[in-house]
This record gives sequence, C-alpha cells and structure tokens, in this order.
Amino acid sequence: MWGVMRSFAHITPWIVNKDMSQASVQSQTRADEAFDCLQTAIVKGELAPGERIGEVELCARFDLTRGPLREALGRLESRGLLVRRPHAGVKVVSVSADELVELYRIRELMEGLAARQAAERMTDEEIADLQATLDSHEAMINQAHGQAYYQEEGDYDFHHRIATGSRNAKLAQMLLGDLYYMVRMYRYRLSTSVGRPHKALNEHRRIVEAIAQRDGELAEFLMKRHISAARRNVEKNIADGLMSF
Amino acid sequence: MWGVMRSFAHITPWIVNKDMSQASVQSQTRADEAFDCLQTAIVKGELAPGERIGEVELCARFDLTRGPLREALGRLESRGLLVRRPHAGVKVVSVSADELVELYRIRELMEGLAARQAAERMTDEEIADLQATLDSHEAMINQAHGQAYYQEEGDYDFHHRIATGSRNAKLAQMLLGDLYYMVRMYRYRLSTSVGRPHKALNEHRRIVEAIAQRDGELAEFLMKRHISAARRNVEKNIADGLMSF
DNA sequence: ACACCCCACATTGTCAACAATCCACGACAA
DNA sequence: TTGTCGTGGATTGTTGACAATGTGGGGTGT
Repeated sequence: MWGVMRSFAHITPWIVNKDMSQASVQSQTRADEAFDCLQTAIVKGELAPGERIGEVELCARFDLTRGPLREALGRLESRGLLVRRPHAGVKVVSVSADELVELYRIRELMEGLAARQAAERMTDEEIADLQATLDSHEAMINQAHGQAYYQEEGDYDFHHRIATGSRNAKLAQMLLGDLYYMVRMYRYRLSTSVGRPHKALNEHRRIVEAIAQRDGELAEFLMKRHISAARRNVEKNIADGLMSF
Repeated sequence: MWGVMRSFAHITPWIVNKDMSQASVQSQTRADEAFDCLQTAIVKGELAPGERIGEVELCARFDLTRGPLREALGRLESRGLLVRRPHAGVKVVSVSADELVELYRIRELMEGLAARQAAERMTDEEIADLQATLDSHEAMINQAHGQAYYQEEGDYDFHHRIATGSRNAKLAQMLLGDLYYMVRMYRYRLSTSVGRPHKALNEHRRIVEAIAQRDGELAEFLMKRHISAARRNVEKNIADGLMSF
C-alpha cells in the first residue's frame, strides 16, 4: 500500500497498454482526468503556446467543473507547462528557442546518468524486452505509412524504459514528468521534418548493447552523444527557420 | 507582463529579504499561502515523513478552507513532496537512504552544469555580490552562536545564486523547486552534526574564483567535486547511523 | 483462537453559489 | 489627438454543503 505507482500513472499516457480501447485509461479521479486531458492537449498543440485560456472555456471543453480543473491547473503550473497570474487567467507556457536548447543540455546529463544506472540495475528480462521493442520499432520505421508518428512513439518508448530502468525515482520523475513533455510539445511542430529515424535507431541499438554488456560508462557516453546529436538537429532546424517562435 | 517571477516567488522563502518582518511575505492568493506553509512545514519536519494527515486537520492548523488547500496539495504532490491516494488521504513522502544519495548524484550533474553556465553568463555585478555574500558567510561562521543554522542558510544562498546565475530557466526551476527542498528536508535532521563549514566555504570560494575568471570548465569540475564531497559526507552519516530511516 | 466478511463512520472528491480582483472600454482634460 | 482616470463587466478565488469511497471495528463461522 501507499506505493508511488499513482505518481507515475498520469505521466505515461503514451505507453501502449493492453487495453487502451477506452478513451484513455479511466483516471481514478476527475482531477487526474483533467490533468491528463490538459497535458495531452498542451503537448499536442491543441492549446497554442502563449494563448490565454479561461477556466470556464476549459470546463466546457473537457466537461468538468471548476474544482477539479483548478487542481489540475495547479499541478500543471507547478510542473512548468502553464503560467498563471492571480485573477488574470492562465496561459500555456511559451518556450524560446534558447530555452529549448537548454532543455536538451539538461537531458544530455540526466539521460546519461539514467543510461549508466540502467546498465547497472536493469534486469536481464527488461533488457531483452527493450531489445524486442527496438525490433518492433525497426519494423514500424520500415513501413512507409505513418513513419514519423510511430518513430516518435518508439523514441519516447525507448527513453521511457531507460529512465524507469535506472531505478532512480527522482531522476525518472524529472525526466518523465517534466522534460519529456516539454520536448514533446515542441517536437510536434516539426514531426515530419525531424526524421533521422534510422540513424536514431542505430544509436538506440548501440546504447542497448552497452547496457546488455553492463558497461555503464559506455552507455552513458553513447546516450549523451545521442542526445547531443538530437540537440544539434534541433539547433539546425531552428537556424533554418523550420520552427516558429 | 506575464513574466515567470511568480513561479519563483514561492520557492525562495529562505532568502533574507529586506522586509520579512511580516509572517512570511503575503502571498497573493490563499492557495499560494497554503503551499508555502505546507512546504516549509514539511521541510522543517513539523510534518513527519510517512505520517498520514487529514485535510481538515491541515485546514485547522493553517486556518484555511479545503479548496485552496487541495490546490496546494495537488502542487506538492506534483512536486514529489507528498503522496496522495484517492479517498485515502495524503502523507508526507518518505525518502529512503538510497534515494537521498541518488538525489545528490542528480545534484552533482545539474549543479555542475549550473556552475559552468553561471561562469559564462553571470554579470560582473552578480559575481561581486556573490563574493561579498561569501564574506558575510565567513563572518557568520566565525561567530560561535547559531553556527550550524547560519551555515545552512549561507550554503543554500550560495547554491541559489549559482542556479539563478546560470540563466537556464528549467535548470533553476528543477534545482530550486524540486531538489533543494528534498535535500533540505533531510538535512534538518542532522543540522548539528553535518558541519564541515570551513571546508565547504573554502570550496565555495574556489568555485566563485573560477566563475570570476570565466573558467566554466573549472567551475563545473569544482562544483561537481563539492557536491560529491557533500554526498560522501551524507553517506558516512548514514553508515554511522546518525540518520533515522 | 484465528480468519474472514459486512457495515457504519469518517474522510475525501465534487459541485454550485458568493465575493474579490483585474481589465478593457469609454469619458474627459490637456 | 493623446494620455489619464474611472467604472462596468467578466473572470478568477473562495466558501460551504452534498455525494462517493476507503477504512476500521464488530460479529460470525470454522
């Protein structure tokens, strides 16, 4: 009892569970539901960054009352996805290009640590699962249709497993609860142009190899280089004006 | 307008402002007030970790109603200081010894990055301020009375300035909003025994020297070593059974 | 004596009305 | 025309009552 599983229940909506046929897993409380709805709406860009939104409008949109909604707004503000000013409303946070790059710098360090600890602590079964997952990712990429979307999903699935595999609760919480949503929010904008799927998959494979060999240092190095490459890719996209800020 | 200052207003209660004569700065809203009260209560150990506490009890204690209180609880849960289970109540998070050490591992990386970026981005004025602050810290330490308490305050002041000086919003948010409160919560238990004040002050001085010389790499290295030493100190205290878990 | 089940109670989640605050619009003066 | 001030309206913050759910204690059967 009193486990921390619930803390992670609402930060893993992108994992393909056995039964996701229902419109999202029935959150145990309405505030959780509101939290999930708002978070996904923000991440998917349905709520544009910088846009001011009223509480009643959100209530009508997601069919809830203001009580649970306010609780969800509080959580999202605390998590940095919203900016709130007393008596003035709430607006979606708008991250500048520089701040987005800084996000990748933080990820570089934290995911490097996660990879190192995952190499030391993941079970053999988890590693086998991870390798199998990469196989299915490859199959998805090789299918032409929906390539970009599934590549994204696979990418997040991979990083998610590494984070949880680190057995470092706070690290996983920060990565899965804060950073990934931020990054994801801005990746949705260039989902088609981002693609370097095969290259990324290769890097994933080499990281998993290092983990399978329990070589923490190598896993950390490869992961840091992987994120670093992603960061440079983003910087290039910004320089080319592919992203609007 | 719409700045992020409010986001940081409630995570800097330990900074000695000009006018703190009033019982804490009048938060703009009751939910913020509840958030501050609960956070400081948790950090100071007035609410014991693992203890289950009822909402009504908290309402009576801090003289609020359940609405704002629930919003504050939501924020604290999202920040990892509370564990909440639907219809079952809320209890203060209890961090194991291992998790506390992991916290220091994360700090090591993030504060290292903060120090490097601070060396690149702090203004000359901020650096001069920081040096002056260290002088006053030294004066405090040399006074026998209240040594441990003021050393703690000075330590947090130092790290706070480095974090904000990095000009990395997310990094500062994570350090000031998440990690420091966790660490602080567990340091309150061994406030008298932790002391390695002069050694720590020396390390602070050398870090600031590196920052003043705009040597980011050196600042990062020294900061990582500083946190690493603190971590080893904590590990020793845990091994000696000075901390109760 | 021990384990299991059921129910009343206490506690939490939710709702709708009330009060406090900000902001945009318009009037007025320079 | 432009800048400032004041007010109406809309929006947010807060409150107390109502509904839903988990928990602990008493009872019963083995």
